[in-house]
Amino acid sequence: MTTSTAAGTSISDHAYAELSRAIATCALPPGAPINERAEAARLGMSRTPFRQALHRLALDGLIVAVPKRGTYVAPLDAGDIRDNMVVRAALEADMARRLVTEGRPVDFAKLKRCIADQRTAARSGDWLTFLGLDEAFHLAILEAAGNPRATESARRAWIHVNRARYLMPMTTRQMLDAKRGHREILEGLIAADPERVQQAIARHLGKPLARRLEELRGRLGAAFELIPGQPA
Amino acid sequence: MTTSTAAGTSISDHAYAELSRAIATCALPPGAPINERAEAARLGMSRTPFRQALHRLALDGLIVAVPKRGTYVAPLDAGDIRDNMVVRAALEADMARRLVTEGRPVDFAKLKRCIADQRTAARSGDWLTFLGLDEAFHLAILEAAGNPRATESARRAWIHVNRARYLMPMTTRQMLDAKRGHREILEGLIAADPERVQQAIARHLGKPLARRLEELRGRLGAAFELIPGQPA
DNA sequence: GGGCGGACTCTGGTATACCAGTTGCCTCTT
DNA sequence: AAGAGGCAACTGGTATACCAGAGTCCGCCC
Repeated sequence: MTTSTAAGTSISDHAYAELSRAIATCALPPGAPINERAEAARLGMSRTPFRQALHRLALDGLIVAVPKRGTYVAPLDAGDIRDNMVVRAALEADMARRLVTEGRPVDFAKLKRCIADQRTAARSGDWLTFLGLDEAFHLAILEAAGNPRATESARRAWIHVNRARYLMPMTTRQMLDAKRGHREILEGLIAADPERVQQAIARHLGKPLARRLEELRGRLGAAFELIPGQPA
Repeated sequence: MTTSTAAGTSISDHAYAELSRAIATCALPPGAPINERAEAARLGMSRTPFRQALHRLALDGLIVAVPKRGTYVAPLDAGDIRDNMVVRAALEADMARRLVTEGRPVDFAKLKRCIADQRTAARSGDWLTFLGLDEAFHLAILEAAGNPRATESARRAWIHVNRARYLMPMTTRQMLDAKRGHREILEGLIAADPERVQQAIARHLGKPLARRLEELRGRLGAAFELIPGQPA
């Protein structure tokens, strides 16, 4: 989740990074209220730069600001999550395909190591670590493609999906399934077979998560509800 | 270019819409300075909401704010434009494919009418009108796919490409070529052939523009330069 | 005792004041 | 007359003050 912000690190970027991470990992769960004045003071800044960060988060769809009422972490929306999954899958599949057709260099060792670590995390049931390694694996592929715009768009889309994942512990079996998906992608990259890579990513990012989303919806209905008092 | 902003129309949205359109159509050409105080006053608002709009434009990569120096319309960057073209093509191709595989309804008559209008514009050499009709055609396909997130991501990416196009008059031949590309896409949609649609879009959005980009770079080198005084 | 009304408090949105660099022009010097 | 130094007027970034509407809670009235 390390945002690759441009060089210019203004003071509001700090707030954005902090809040973005907290929301993505559900440290700030969906629906949680955010008090502008209090949070800005806690971060040692004025409302102005803090509000810039909030504005950016609102554009990302991660928070909802209701005038005269309050600002809240955006509730989960199954349809929106699905849409974002589609965006992410389309971008990453295309990037990976180009990665191969354009013959860009890939750090295979790094990817292999990442998968090995995932195996360890899966066996020990450490799903939080696994999620981090999963992100790292996909991010490595995106960055290898050398298209910062695509990476940024994919990241933006993926935050919404991730939020749901952090609310939904993975079983060892699910982790091992995901790891296998990664291995298939890696093998496609090593074989330098564009179609195979594209298919592998589409498979990996497509159905499994869609199924688990329905499961989550059943288990965590509350997180899908809107801000109290807001119309449907 | 009608941004599908959410219901909440705050005062800063007006500034964003106005500036976004001006920059996209190069009414504000690359490198043009933007005076916060003066522009905010002209639009009848304070600096605060105007700066919100500027911040958003900066995130879109359409402007560059240099502390203590000034704010400028972002210069063109051939590499960035290419990256954005790739993003747009990947998203639109995938959306169009899903449009077919998911059997979503498409307003064929509207698309046909759009192409007919493009033919008229092309014959009369009215390339500005043609560009508008071109946008409308692609937007109609994206919106038919029913994935607002993808539409928004594609729009964001496309703005950068469009900016270059508005600096580069199209010849009648180029317009007719583009129109033919649209017809091929439409025929793929009517035939409900996902692969054909995907290929048609990839062809249409891929090479022709890349070639013209090199041409533009030669003709309008100045627009590719950075803000005066900024390091390379 | 239950229902209703008004005032108080809190919110996000907006306007304004302040700050510290940067730039360019103007003056003074050689 | 040419160059260097400094001052003044801008800039974007930040902090603060103000606004109007929504919620809430306490007290009054029926």
